[in-house]
Amino acid sequence: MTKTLKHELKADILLDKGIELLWSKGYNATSVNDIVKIAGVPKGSFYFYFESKEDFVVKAIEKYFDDHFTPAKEILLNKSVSPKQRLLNFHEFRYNILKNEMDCKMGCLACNLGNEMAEHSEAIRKSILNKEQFVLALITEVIQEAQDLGEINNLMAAADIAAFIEDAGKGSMTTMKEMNNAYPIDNFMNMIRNVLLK
Amino acid sequence: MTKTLKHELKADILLDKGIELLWSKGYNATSVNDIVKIAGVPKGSFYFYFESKEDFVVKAIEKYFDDHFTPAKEILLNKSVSPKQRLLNFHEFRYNILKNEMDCKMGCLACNLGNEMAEHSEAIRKSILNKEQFVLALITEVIQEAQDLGEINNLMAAADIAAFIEDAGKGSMTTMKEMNNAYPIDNFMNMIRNVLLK
DNA sequence: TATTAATAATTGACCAGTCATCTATTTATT
DNA sequence: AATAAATAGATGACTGGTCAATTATTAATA
Repeated sequence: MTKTLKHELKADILLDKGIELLWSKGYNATSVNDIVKIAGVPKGSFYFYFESKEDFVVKAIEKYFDDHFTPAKEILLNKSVSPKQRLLNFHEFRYNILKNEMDCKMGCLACNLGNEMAEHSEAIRKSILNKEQFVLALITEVIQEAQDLGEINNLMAAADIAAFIEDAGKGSMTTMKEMNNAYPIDNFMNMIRNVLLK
Repeated sequence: MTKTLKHELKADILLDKGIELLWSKGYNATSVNDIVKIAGVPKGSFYFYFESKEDFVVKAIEKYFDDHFTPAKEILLNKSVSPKQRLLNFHEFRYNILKNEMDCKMGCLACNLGNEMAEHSEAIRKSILNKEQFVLALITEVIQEAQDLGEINNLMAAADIAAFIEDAGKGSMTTMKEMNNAYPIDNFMNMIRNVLLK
């Protein structure tokens, strides 16, 4: 194993383990000590791999999107399915993960960190915004496609519908955490199915 | 000034100043030291007035709702206006505060703390949930009223519409903080005006 | 009513532990 | 031998929380 490979491997382990902690506990409740301990990496190494805790979190956000959005993206862009059905499958897929894999407790790493840190770290705010707007652009395109086909109505601009759906999903994740219960995302799915994507 | 009055006054100052800090910085980034310093109250007194930091935050959440929801509630329950118009005025009022008084940066204290702490403090989670469900019940009633009058459609249960609107509002606050920009709440207002409360 | 005893309120100094970060050193690679 | 990579351990500042000592208030007594 070459030096650089080993290097990137350790940085990746730190990121993977750090993402878990950040996701559940947020920025301020996750310490560098926690991260290196759970990753089995010497404490002193952390600042060899990353400039600072903030820098680490920016890279964690990027890895989070790359790892977690990719499978959902495949569903969204699967051209063998109609645009409207793709949108529904896409949301079904994402929100099933929240419900079943995560027991309604953790929400989305980016939303959590955005809520906690947007006002206090420009680097973190911008990295989240950047990734989210990339996602939003993809969804907007599919909504536009569905509108062009007459599958969903034309009353609102595709970009506004997409932004609203994403925001409503975010909020339902917050309430889901507060309730410890899937009602908010079930209600969300019903609303987009029966009202927004009509 | 009697002893008990002075007592409650100091506790109130701690709560008011603490709410400001918690609102902006969240639970873990707000220290007891920060709170007593800004309130001009001796450190030792904090634990005379409150059992713990967690207990303080629960009481801060209660005071936050009592102080901030009350004026909006008056608008919501003002029987001289039709139910649908009351709903629109109510949301207009709340989201103007976010935009104009708070520069799109702070969101809602309860949402912020819910996102950060729901998984880690049952006391905080329950106090937020309790207050939010009280608010939700009031909104639900007004939506029901509007449905009965035929002012808005009957396709969804009033409780589901109310929950969805509140969740969408929450999410738009998160994105507002991330974007540093009012677009998400403007888009939210348009959506409830043109789609949900039709 | 004046004095004392008992109780309650209030306080800053202090605790053990943790924080993010840095530096001096060791280990591995050319 | 020279250079770069990796790490152990230490740093000062800060954490939530405690507590013995002080002060203010009330109750009891003469």
